[in-house]
Amino acid sequence: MGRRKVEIKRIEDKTSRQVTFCKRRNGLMEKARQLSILCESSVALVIVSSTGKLYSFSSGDSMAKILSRFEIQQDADPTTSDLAEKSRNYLSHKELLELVQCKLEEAKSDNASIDFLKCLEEQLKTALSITRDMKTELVMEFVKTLQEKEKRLREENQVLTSQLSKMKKSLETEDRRAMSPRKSSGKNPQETLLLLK
Amino acid sequence: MGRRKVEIKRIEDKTSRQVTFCKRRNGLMEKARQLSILCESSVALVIVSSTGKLYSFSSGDSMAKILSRFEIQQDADPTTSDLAEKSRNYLSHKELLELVQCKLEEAKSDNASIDFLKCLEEQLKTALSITRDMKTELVMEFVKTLQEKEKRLREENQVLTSQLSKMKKSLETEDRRAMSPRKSSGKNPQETLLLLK
DNA sequence: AACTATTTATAAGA
DNA sequence: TTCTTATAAATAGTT
Repeated sequence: MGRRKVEIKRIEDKTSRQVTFCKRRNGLMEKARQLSILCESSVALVIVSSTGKLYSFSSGDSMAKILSRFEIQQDADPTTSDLAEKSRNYLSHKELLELVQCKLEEAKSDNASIDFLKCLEEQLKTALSITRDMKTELVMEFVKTLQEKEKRLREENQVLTSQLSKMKKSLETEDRRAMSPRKSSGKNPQETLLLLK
Repeated sequence: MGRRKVEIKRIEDKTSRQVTFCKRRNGLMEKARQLSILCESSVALVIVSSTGKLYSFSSGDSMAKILSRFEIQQDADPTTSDLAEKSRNYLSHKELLELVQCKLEEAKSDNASIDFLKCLEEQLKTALSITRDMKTELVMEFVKTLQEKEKRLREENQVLTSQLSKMKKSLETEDRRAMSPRKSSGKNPQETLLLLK
């Protein structure tokens, strides 16, 4: 729809491409808006020019808000590997989910981004719950078991040690009294205990 | 562009709205495709009808592929709380990230969905790395420590037990030989060991 | 789902 | 750039 028919292939002339981009981008945005209103449907549209500039339309405007929030996030230095700093610069899982949830509540009419984000949210939630359920909780259970084991072993050890020291004491007393020779393991109890410190 | 000019407001007649939706949706998709080709830009478009049906276009087609995968995911019964089943029906964190990464590699020219997904990916990665770093790895370290402790305690215990049994044996031998009275803890070693089983 | 009268979008030119 | 205008394309209402 212009002075002549154009083939749908990359426009080689840079200026012409730029002009066409501007015109068609506006046209596309307007069409998206019209569709969402006329047919009460939800439309989310993201366009990035070849120069990297980002344009978006969404029938609510939660998409734009989320995108703008993400852009702010991206400004944070991505090269840092410091955990504390990362925690400050990025949303936590919980915050991310809450943000999405909040946008969902905020713009019930914006079904396109909702549907899209809902998928992501569900994925996140499920992935998280699975990770939590299968990893953290299992590991935590394992830790609990290990801690109980440790406690039992410590108690057992304490009893054994006290038993040994009492025996040793009683033997020494007897030794001094009777001076009788006795069988030995080659290591006396004192040595054994020192090795285990 | 029709028999008469239409006002941009919700079409009240359901049939007419349905027909217009279909026509304009196709038009919008085609326009999006053309823009992405003519101006080598990236376009991602998601449309959801009022009946909830989802349509999408993306200039690579990573978006569509991801969405279609999400749709398959959504078919899974969301009410199930069975972990094993969830694991089968949903992508793991790792798979989710790998899918996004893969799509990013696959369609370098598709900047719209890339930019959008990159934000999400970064959020996910960071959230994950924080969770992993702060929770799993710390817990894993803790488990390692506990396991080492357990090993040491077991070894110590074994040595103590063997030491005790040898002592007891030697004492009994002596008892039979000398018949001399000795101090006692009130519980003999045999009893103590049984209590700890 | 096809047709077609019209409107709308836009390519090229000013 | 922005405006103009000829023409292509989209689509509203009809069949």
